[in-house]
Amino acid sequence: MADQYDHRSIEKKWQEKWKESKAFAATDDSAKPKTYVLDMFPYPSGEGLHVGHPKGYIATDIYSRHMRMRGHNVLHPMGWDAFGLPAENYAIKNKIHPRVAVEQNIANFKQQLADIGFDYDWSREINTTDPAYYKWTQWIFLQMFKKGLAYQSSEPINWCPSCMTGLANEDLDGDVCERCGTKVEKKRLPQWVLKITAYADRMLEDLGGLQWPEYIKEAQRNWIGRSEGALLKFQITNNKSQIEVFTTRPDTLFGATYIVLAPEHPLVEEFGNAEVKKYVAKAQSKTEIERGAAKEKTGVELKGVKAINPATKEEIPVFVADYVLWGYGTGAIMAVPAHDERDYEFANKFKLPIRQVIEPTYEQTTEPGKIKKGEPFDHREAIIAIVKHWAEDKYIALKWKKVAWGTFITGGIEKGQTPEIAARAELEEEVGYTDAEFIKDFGIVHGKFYHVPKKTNRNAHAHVVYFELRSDARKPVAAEEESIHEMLWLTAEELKKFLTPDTHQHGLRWLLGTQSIYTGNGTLANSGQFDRLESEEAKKKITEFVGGKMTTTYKLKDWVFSRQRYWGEPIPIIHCPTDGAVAVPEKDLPVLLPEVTSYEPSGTGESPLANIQEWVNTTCPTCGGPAKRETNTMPQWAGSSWYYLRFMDPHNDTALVDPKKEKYWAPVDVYVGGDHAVRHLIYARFWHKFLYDIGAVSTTEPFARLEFLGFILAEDGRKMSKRYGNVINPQTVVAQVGADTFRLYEMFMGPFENTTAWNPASINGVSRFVERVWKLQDAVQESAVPALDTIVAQTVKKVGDDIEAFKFNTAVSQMMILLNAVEKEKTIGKAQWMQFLQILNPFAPHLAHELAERAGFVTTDWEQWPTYDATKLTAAVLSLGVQVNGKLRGTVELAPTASQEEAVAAAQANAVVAKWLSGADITKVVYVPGKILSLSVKSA
RNA sequence: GCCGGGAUGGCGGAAUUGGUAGACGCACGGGACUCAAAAUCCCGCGAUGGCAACAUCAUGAGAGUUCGAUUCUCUCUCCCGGCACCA
Repeated sequence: MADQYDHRSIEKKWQEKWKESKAFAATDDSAKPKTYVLDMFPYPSGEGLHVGHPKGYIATDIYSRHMRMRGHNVLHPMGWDAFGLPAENYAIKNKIHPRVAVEQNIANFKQQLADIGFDYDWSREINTTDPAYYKWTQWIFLQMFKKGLAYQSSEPINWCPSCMTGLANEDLDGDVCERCGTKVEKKRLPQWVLKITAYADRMLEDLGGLQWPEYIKEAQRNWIGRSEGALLKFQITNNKSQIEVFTTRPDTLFGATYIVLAPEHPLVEEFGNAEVKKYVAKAQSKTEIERGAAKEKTGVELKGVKAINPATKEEIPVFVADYVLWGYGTGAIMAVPAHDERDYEFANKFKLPIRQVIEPTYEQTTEPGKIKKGEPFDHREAIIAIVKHWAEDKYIALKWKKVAWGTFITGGIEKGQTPEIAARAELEEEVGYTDAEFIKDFGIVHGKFYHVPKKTNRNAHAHVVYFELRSDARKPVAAEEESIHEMLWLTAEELKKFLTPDTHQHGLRWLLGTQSIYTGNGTLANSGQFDRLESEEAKKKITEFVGGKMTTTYKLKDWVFSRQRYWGEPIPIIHCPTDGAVAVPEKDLPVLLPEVTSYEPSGTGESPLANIQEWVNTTCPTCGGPAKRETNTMPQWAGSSWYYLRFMDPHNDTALVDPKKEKYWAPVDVYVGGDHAVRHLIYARFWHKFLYDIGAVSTTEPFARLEFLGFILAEDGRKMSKRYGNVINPQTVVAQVGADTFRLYEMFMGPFENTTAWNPASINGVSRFVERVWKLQDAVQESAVPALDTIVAQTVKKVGDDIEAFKFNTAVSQMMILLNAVEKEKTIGKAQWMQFLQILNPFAPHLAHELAERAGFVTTDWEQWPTYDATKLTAAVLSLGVQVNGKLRGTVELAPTASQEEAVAAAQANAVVAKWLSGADITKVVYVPGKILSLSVKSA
């Protein structure tokens, strides 16, 4: 009998062995294929790790151990992202120097990680606050400075009065500081800014080739916020200057009936009277969020100024309103109330003219009538007649007999006819009614579809006209007409479901008054020579016509990169009275963060470094005269924007990474993490692309595949937090149930990407699994057990596939299924046992190693990924479901190789199936070997 | 409002080139062992009816395609995430 499983001593034993043998060190010059597996490195906070943090680390540990077993040279490193506000705030609060606090916290984190038995290559450990590391963070900044991508600006920035520092847009949660929840203010401060917008297009384009979760890619696209449009100039009547607007809809220019400027627009100050100035002052006291939350549009006219619509040459008024944002586009818009919701709302309030210039246009995208691509269109003037019953609230509808269509009365307009006359003719011809009163012409709607009988693409320009019958007076209808469609009387509700073409649905909404203003692309009207052009084409032509230019804008803003705080990388710039901002020579890097006793923020908008005279005062590298150092520091995101490169070559003193090593290891094959990811990923991709452009790295993207993890909540369903007192320390759990049980449990909780609550009761399940596997070593026999062949092969395949796909929960489940099968057989062959331990090893390495050693397996043998016999994946006899008329009526034991005749015979021999077959003829047999036998019967 | 993802037993969740829904685990119920308890082992466990054999219903709701739908199509409801007066 095996002794009791003592996880404490066994885990300690193997962790020490791995440490001594440097089992997980990656080599840089291996002939093996490489795999780079990376965790988002942690911020070593004072709170330490809770059980949620290691979830991703367990996954990468399993993945990398498994890849190593498959013969890969695996890089799986760990490091510390230790600069930034939280570490500094923690230090201030606990009256301890940030450097000391960081050291203590790292030591704590490392011990917590060690207990779980991870395979990190600690010889490559990095720390962003280490001068040997941040030397290269500063170096990257200097390269950007030299290329003009790091520049100084004094635009107003977000200022957190509590953290006493400027923040980037990305650091905000709405209009509050994401760190402390304080509402941010706008403050004008000299800032260093990185030109991330120069990379916006490339960051967008390259997303396509990445193996990332769709929602992360989508978040990146949202954040970049690219939009294509045109810049158009409007001349001002009493002045030589012009107003430039950005619009995505230059095709609506003929409908632009006024101009709106953002309150911050320079012309506002130039022309504004007292009333305008009052409005501007009020608008500026509000944050952008408050402006957005306003229920009603506000604004004020800029009296005495008119603009000229360059298309219509009309003079139009100019307004100031805070629904136009200074930070986007040109801070000025042309307002087209007929085709924009916001402009429409504003125009209604201020009684401004609304001019329709786009007519709705629909394309049929489904059969019948789906447009044939590439074929030309014929154009036809047409009518859609809505005809109301003489007494009831019902309308004439036509149900088409040859195609599955439902429509109103519809037809063409002959030469010389008005829409009304054409509609009356169709009414009489198609359904015979003669006593109709014309009520209204709603307008034109365009429908593009494939005309099936005429075999051509057609664009029908249909007037939607409305009639009410006065009586049921009716002429006979030709038989030919009756064969085409059937007439129905339907209510508006019924029509909503009945009408097939979008154009007819649009007409119905006009009738009911539920059609709001049309904001889609369409066909131009009231636009001079551009009438009947479609939006896409008109955009270019109208822009050209008025001398504007097509352009692209982004929501993404350049990255505000200065922080007025102590605990960050000093920005390596020297300000010289004669030479301006000068780069610190590369040989002088790193610019060390000075040791100080007081590092609290000054709050004046100046960094605490500004007070250290002996550090600030220096000489200009260019002219040698007296000069001052830049005193702002970099944001927390700086160090984490390139750390994955440093792991490839962590001790290099002459380059950020040796090109040979970079070429071997790049890119990161699997990157695993959660939280904060949109920003980190945008910044890292930006820096990476820059480094690619200057030849420092060889790939255009840093992370080929990204796996995002779901968090672990506390038992109470809330986030784990000191505040709620619901934090569970992994060390406590490991001490109780062992590292392997802990690892298996976190992987078995559910899909990796799901957020799930911690459930101690569920740990029992995996704990039992570990105990039962341990006991199995007594059941091992020399010869293989044939009854286990199939399940062993299936398990080896599935566990391997599942690890690759990050489906760890089903991998664990499959191993449990194998265990159940072995216990049922009461024994397992030695070779089969080895395979079991091989696939278990990445999940429960301590247990697997101990059992392998006790079984006498040789390391070089068992520490590789097992192969399986593909011919054994399918059992010789399977249970096959038998359906009769689509319902399962029984199962039969059958070889998957059996013929249809054999299958039907077996089914007929089954008593329950036979009952359902008796007295009936089999009319159809569908047999999918190994899957299903489906019989259709009809009673005789 | 727009975009992305989702909804399956008491619970976490399985099952997708459409093929026996509920794997695996937890919890729960019954039994064995024990003086007793824990641990362990065995049996049961979607709902309804039935002693049972079995039947009917069931994967958010409703339609459709199909021999067959958790899986595909359409409409709708709700939940999570991102963006949001972005012109």
